[in-house]
Amino acid sequence: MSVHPPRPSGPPLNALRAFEAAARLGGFSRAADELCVTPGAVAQQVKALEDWAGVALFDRQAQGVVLNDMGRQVLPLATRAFDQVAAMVQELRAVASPNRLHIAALPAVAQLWLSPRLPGLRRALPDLEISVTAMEQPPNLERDPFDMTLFFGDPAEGEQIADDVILPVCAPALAGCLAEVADLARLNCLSDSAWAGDWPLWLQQAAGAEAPTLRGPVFSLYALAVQEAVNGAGVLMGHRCLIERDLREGRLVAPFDQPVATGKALIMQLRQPVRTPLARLAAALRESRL
Amino acid sequence: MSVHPPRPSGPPLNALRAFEAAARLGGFSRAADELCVTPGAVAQQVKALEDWAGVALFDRQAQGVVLNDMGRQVLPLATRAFDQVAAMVQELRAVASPNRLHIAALPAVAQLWLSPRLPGLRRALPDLEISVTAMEQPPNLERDPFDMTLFFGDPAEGEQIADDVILPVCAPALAGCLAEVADLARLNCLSDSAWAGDWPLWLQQAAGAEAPTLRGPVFSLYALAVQEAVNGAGVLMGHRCLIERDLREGRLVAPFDQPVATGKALIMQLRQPVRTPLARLAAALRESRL
DNA sequence: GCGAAGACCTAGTTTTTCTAGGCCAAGAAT
DNA sequence: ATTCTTGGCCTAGAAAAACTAGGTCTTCGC
Repeated sequence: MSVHPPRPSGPPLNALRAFEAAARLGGFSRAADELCVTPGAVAQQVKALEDWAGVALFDRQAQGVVLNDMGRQVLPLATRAFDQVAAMVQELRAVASPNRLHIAALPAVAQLWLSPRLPGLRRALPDLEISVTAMEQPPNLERDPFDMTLFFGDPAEGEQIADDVILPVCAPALAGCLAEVADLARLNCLSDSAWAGDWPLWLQQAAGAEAPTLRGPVFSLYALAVQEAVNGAGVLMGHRCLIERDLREGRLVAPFDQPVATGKALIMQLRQPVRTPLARLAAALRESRL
Repeated sequence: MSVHPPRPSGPPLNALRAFEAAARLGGFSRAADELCVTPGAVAQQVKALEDWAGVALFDRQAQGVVLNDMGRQVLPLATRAFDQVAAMVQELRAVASPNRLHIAALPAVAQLWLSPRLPGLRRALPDLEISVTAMEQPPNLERDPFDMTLFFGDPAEGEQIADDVILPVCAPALAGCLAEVADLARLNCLSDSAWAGDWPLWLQQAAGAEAPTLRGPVFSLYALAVQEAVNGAGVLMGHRCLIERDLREGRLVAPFDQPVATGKALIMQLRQPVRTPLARLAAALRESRL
């Protein structure tokens, strides 16, 4: 009598994934966003799971859903489970094409720091196939298909590539108009929407309380702001590691010699385990100079 | 620019599951068995995964498939991942219906040890809904939907409920024919196909080298063999903890007073974490007497 | 009171998954 | 040596699952 009784099979995996995403992100719409489906699809999957379990996992409220007790108890395990699944997928990716490396970087870093180094990199590592994706938020290396991240953050979070120092810069033609900090009030002060705090921080550190009120265009892309500064459109709060070349080659100058450290740094993180191709890329980037 | 680039989505989860099962069990057919689908379905899922990764994970050979290097590298992560997924599902089950408990037991244990105790158990724990499934092999509590297992095994594997002691037993009417061990050769010696080693072990321990050759019917269900012994069909190698009541109530007697320990024991394992309902069931079983 | 968010429902469509049945290769058995 | 058995592959069609679309409802914030 070795009749293996047909095991009562578990719930559909996709329903579990939908639940996990919805619970972690706190809403069906956000989950739908992450999973690239419509919110209705997520609602259905979650409902299917709740039907399977015979119990509700979310409290439905008018302005969204919130996890109930049951849901709160399973969420940690669910997240661990899908972390593991994602780790397996990444491992599979890495094993299947070990020479294909994917870097995630802040748009500004991708365009201003990484992009100039890429040609040399590809020359030094011709056998590696390097892709770059720009994004605002650092991805989770355990989950997302990236091998390396380059973002600004706390120096403790990873390997520090450069410290983050800011200082006003502008086209050489404009430098003459800037004798002292107060002159800034008479010029356009370019800024990046993601780094809105840069000007106030610098003014506070460099000029003390006597900070002039500033005005000027706001860009959503730092590289664009840099280009505008080169074009003479105004004074930009420059992040030194991103405009090294423009400074060295004279397209930009720093009218005030008062750099201010932001306390952050350009951080590199590597996907674990680090295999040879990734280690080579990381080494090449560490040593890269412009 | 907060355009989250549509993440390159991973492979279908079901394909990963098919791969994991096939790799762990070493064959598409066995995986199909476990997943309750046809082997063709598993083959397709695995192929889909290999296509996604762009690389083969199995070597196809005429007498089956074997993992190749790539597959071997991802299998550990895959197994961990699906262990976690299963753990989450079990947690969900347990949280959703905490009073529904499912015991997995060896068929002999289910029928001869557990079954007589169940009425008392249900009386003592009326709020618990106790199910029992008989199976030959202990299930993996991390993966399969059981809360408790009752199997014979090494005492170190779990909590020992009873030690496993064997001794020949028969109907009282037959006992007169058995004055010494050698008399066994003249009677039917009932045995269970899953415990073929019992007679040889006992003979060796109890009778030394002078073990007579035995003959008799073989049963695939131990409870059936016990019933036949009660009916006077022959001498059965009895596991004491399974036939306590028959001995006490005189339906069976032990003609030789030479019990032999098999070195195994009746072992109880509990699914972690142990919640109140399961703890109550375990306590009730520990204290249960016939 | 009105618009925006967020979720639900249902019907219908699209995609995925599964089965069935035939085929093939290589060991094992006769 | 021939036949049988095992285990996998393939394809077409069927079945099941998942998704979308569009309409509705409720509550919050203005």
